[in-house]
Amino acid sequence: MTSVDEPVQPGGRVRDAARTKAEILDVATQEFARAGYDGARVDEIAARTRTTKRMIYYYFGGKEQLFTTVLERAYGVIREAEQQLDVDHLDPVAAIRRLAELTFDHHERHPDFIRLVSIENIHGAEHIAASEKLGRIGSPALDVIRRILAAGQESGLFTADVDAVDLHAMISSFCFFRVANRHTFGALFGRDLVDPARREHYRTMLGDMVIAYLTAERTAD
Amino acid sequence: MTSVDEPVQPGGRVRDAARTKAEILDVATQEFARAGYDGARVDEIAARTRTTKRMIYYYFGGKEQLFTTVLERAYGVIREAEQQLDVDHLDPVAAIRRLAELTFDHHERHPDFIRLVSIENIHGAEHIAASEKLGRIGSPALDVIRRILAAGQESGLFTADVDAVDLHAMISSFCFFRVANRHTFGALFGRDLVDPARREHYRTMLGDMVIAYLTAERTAD
DNA sequence: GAGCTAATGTACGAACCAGTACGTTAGCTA
DNA sequence: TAGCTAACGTACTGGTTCGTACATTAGCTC
Repeated sequence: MTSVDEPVQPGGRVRDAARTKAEILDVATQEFARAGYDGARVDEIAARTRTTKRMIYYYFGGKEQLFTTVLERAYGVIREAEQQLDVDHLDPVAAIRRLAELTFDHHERHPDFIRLVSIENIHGAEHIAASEKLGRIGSPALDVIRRILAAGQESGLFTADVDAVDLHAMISSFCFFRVANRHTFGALFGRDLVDPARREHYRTMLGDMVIAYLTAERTAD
Repeated sequence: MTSVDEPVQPGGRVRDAARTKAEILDVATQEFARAGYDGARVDEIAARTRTTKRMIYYYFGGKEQLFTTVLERAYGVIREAEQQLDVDHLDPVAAIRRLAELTFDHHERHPDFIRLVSIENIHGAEHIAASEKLGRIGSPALDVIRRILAAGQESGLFTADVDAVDLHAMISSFCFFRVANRHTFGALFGRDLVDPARREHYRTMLGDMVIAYLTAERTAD
């Protein structure tokens, strides 16, 4: 998550736009994820940076645009992970499982991302709408799902009537809920969904669920 | 959602604690759901009430306790809906499907509730922790699931190794995601998950998914 | 109908917070 | 090395926002 972690290099640059911007983004990501958009404090972000509030406005224009940039970067990370995915050598069942597990793992490893998405939804996705970058990008995961689905349906292995977008929603919902609603769920039902001891259980459960759905015997109608 | 909708009764009471409290709670629910905890404005809530800000502090103590009370009421509504559920006369498959559909319908009909839960999770469920009422209550849905699951597993119909809490999480995650992440999902993938035209499709999809998972043929291991 | 209290309204304060005016300097370039 | 500009810091402001001190009244009780 942290892209700035080099210690202050003694002989290094004192002024470095790229590093200052990156540092602001790192801290802003944490602060927005911690407290929500309105709960986040620009002063707090500045204080936890080696620079000042002035620089936030210098580089990003304002709180709103800063949040948008934070979102863009967070979505960029998951997009990258999805691009790494290579399932062309796997059979459809294994391929879907692999994809589901990648999503599962990414959500688990990036709770800040989940929180940012929750926050953005509270605000009606207005920052995504305002971002050219986020509007343009598709989802590598969708392309992968499309190909797997086509192969599975052609071979008659997959019987379900879903398209890639719906299947993506199904997989994401489980992964997202587990992390996003961890606190209320834990408080109300006394079970920590992100307990490492139960991690494999849920990871398997997700794959089983998706595969069962895709391959279930269906009565013709 | 709105529990105060009687027009101002000409001969009615001018001072009515119960009604004032209820009206504040109605408006507060909307305002918190609209803008999040920190985005919500106490002045705005007061302005949209027939009373003043003074009363919010008089009855609820402060913004924090107001939000807690709003949460308590929102959870109370879904608890009530779950209590209405009677599936004892149904076979396990039909019973699970009915329960899933109830959850689906409730989430769809109460987007404010979903938003409040999202917001509460951003804040680490600290208000639930602070509420005696919310800590005490269990979930009627869980009891129902437990009974259905026991019946289904005993008859050998259900093969999956899940307990009630996990199954509840599975069902909730799909219903929750569809409403909570509607905006970002729509903006990124161009599909409105809450489009009425697709409602039946997703409602069926949820049931199919859960049943397929529960009844899937499994290789002994 | 006198008196009491829960219920209500007004006006204000003090802290907070996003954003900016103004001034300074590092480090590149010619 | 002079000069220029991108990069940076300080100090402040204007508006906002939670919360409250103080004043008032409706309506019940005896």
